[in-house]
Amino acid sequence: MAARKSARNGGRSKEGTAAVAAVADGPAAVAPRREGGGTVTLRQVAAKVGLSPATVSLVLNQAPTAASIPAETQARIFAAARELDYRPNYLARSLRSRRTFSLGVLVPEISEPYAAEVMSGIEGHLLETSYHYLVASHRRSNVSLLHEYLDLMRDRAVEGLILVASELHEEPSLPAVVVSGHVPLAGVTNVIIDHDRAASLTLRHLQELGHERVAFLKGQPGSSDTEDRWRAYREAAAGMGFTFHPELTVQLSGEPALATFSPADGYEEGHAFARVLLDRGARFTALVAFDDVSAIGAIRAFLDAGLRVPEDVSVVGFDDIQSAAYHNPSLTTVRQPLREMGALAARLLLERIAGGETKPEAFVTVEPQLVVRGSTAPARREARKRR
Amino acid sequence: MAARKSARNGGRSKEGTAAVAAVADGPAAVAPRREGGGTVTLRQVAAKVGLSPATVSLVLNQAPTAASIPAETQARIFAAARELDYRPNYLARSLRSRRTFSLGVLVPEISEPYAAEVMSGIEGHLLETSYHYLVASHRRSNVSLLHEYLDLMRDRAVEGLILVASELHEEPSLPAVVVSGHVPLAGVTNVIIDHDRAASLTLRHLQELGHERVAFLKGQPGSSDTEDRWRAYREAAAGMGFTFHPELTVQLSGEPALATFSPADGYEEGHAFARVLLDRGARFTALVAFDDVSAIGAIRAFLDAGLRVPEDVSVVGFDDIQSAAYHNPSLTTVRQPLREMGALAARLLLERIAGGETKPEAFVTVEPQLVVRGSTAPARREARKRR
DNA sequence: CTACTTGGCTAAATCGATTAACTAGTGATA
DNA sequence: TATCACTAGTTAATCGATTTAGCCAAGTAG
Repeated sequence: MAARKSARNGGRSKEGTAAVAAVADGPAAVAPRREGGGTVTLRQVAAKVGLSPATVSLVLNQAPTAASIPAETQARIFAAARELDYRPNYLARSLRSRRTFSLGVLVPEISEPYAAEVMSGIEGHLLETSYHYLVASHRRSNVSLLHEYLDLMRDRAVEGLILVASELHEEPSLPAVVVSGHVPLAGVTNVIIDHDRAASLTLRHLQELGHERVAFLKGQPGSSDTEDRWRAYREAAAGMGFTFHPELTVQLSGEPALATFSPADGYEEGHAFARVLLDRGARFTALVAFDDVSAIGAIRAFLDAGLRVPEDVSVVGFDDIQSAAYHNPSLTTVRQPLREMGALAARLLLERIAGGETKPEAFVTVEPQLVVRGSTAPARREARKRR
Repeated sequence: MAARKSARNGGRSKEGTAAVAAVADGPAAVAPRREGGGTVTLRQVAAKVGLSPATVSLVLNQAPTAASIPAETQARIFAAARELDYRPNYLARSLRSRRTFSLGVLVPEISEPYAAEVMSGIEGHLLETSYHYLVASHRRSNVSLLHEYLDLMRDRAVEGLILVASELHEEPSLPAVVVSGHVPLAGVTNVIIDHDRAASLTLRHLQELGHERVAFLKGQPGSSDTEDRWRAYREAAAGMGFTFHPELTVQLSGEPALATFSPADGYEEGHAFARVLLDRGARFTALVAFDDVSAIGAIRAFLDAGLRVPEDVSVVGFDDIQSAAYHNPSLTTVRQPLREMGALAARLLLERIAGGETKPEAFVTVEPQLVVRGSTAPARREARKRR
């Protein structure tokens, strides 16, 4: 019951659904399952109490005007609404009041662990509000498809947008928050982690383990984190005396393998690009992958090639997805608090929607954390590559 | 462009959005970004062409009545709509026509790979229709929360429901499809895999490898597949001469560990319950887990206990989630075509919504497939447990 | 005694579409 | 010539709420 209450009006009780939520509450026994055909309308509730629909609406919504209505009448109204199991028509209500209590969430692909965890965070926050959300995956196709979806969401009258790991290049027509976005746009808040800190944590760890030749897997061009993370690693590497060998870097889906457009790509890509590295005959003792998924794919490639992880090659991921700790070897990775970032994005967006004209922060930064597990170990003196 | 077209009217072009979609098409250059304040309404389009809103609506929707309107007039209307970048108000339209083109999807937890893949399949199918969907995770809390969400979805005027791995015990007020559901209810279609076949494939594989003492991890009580899968394994085991030792079976979240209510539970639970097995001192050479996630958690427990997988213990999962192939050892598992099941569920549901009164199948079955990978191997003669 | 407030409520416009029923004109048919 | 069918639309009701403006009665200040 407690959960039910908070799910309906938590935090925004001023917003008008409060009273109606209260009506809908109560033991199911009292509220008869709507049986014969039609749904119950406001008009019917009004008829039952012998008042006008206007009055009933004002009371159920606890409108300021309703203050002058005696408590006894209000009670009668609430009682009638409950008895009939009145549930306001969402469409009619939204049409008139221009509030839909829904958000649009755009992700690259809903089945990727990264997106799924962020969405879980978003959901966790929305649970305490009366908001719902629509989802769409743009599948990293092209920019116009993303805009297409933005339009579709707007058509559905969402009040705000959360983009996950998706680059926005044009100011959207609605309040928006971008998780892992890096483009400053008016009206857009970006929730990002401190990539410089992430890079220095990672590289210091590898340096302490004695690694000198470190390979890098750069992210997909479509991913909004790709460039900033890349810049951060390059700068940190330079600052710490690592040489950034071109032959030791590979970009995910540069041009090839773009044909394989299955959503399962992440692991496969990591695998394929680790193979590229191996085929080049590049010498390295550690790999810094773009994310956990590609790290896991790369590890498979190394193992298949007869290399041991971490004895022959250390691997560092990024994200700390749920399975990272359970992989074997367990993955050393930079933890992004994905769930928290999702919740934060949702909170910021709702604040903006509620708050009106306050100019939003362009960037909100959260801290990364290096989680050292089993995929990193001291560098071998001489990185001998078998096969 | 092609994607856009199909995303709008694919397959259901009779449904009324077709013409409007066509209007919304066309180069962005032609359609000026809606600048000053208000949105464009039907009335404004009508004013521009000097006709009544009714006519414009009829034409844009390609209503049968519009057949009598000359092509030239229709062209003028379309042109005006495009020029103004007219986009019909979703709420008004839905309120009147009682069609919302949205579905509700209920999952246990959106971040679980199982749910995420099914949703990806649902999405893939909906992409070719004009439907969108709302999601909610009931987090396996209690039955009433699930009903609460069903009501919430109905309030939002979804036209149908897809429940994923969630048990429905009461006939819902809307058309519904349950993925992995096992309760036959009027108006509900269940999409399931053939668990008997899954069980016999699994056990035959283990038998061929010489395993005799096989442990089983039963699923969570909240999961809709739990009982049927369990029954199938028991029956298959009996039929094949396996003895089903009570001490070799553990149920996920029986009573303990229910306190740990984090969504990350899956792996942890598998881990915890493999520990239970080990602590019992039970002798076994193979473990059949409820799903891949618990299998992976269990493998971690075995490795931590100094057992080797598959040399000392073979492990079989269920589902074949994306990461299963990339785990180390790669996971032998029963593949459920999750994406296809999601797409199938979406298709069946839309057919029912479109088809009206055709009584739906109670069950639609898809075939499992045993995917043999690295986590199973011949049984050791004497399963010696270290530690 | 008038004017003004306050309490308790209602009428009616409105949100932006859809759609059944109807009109008015024209040509063909019986 | 009356009837019918067709063309090319229009009118107006409706979906189910929200919300502004205002009505009437009772009380109160001046």
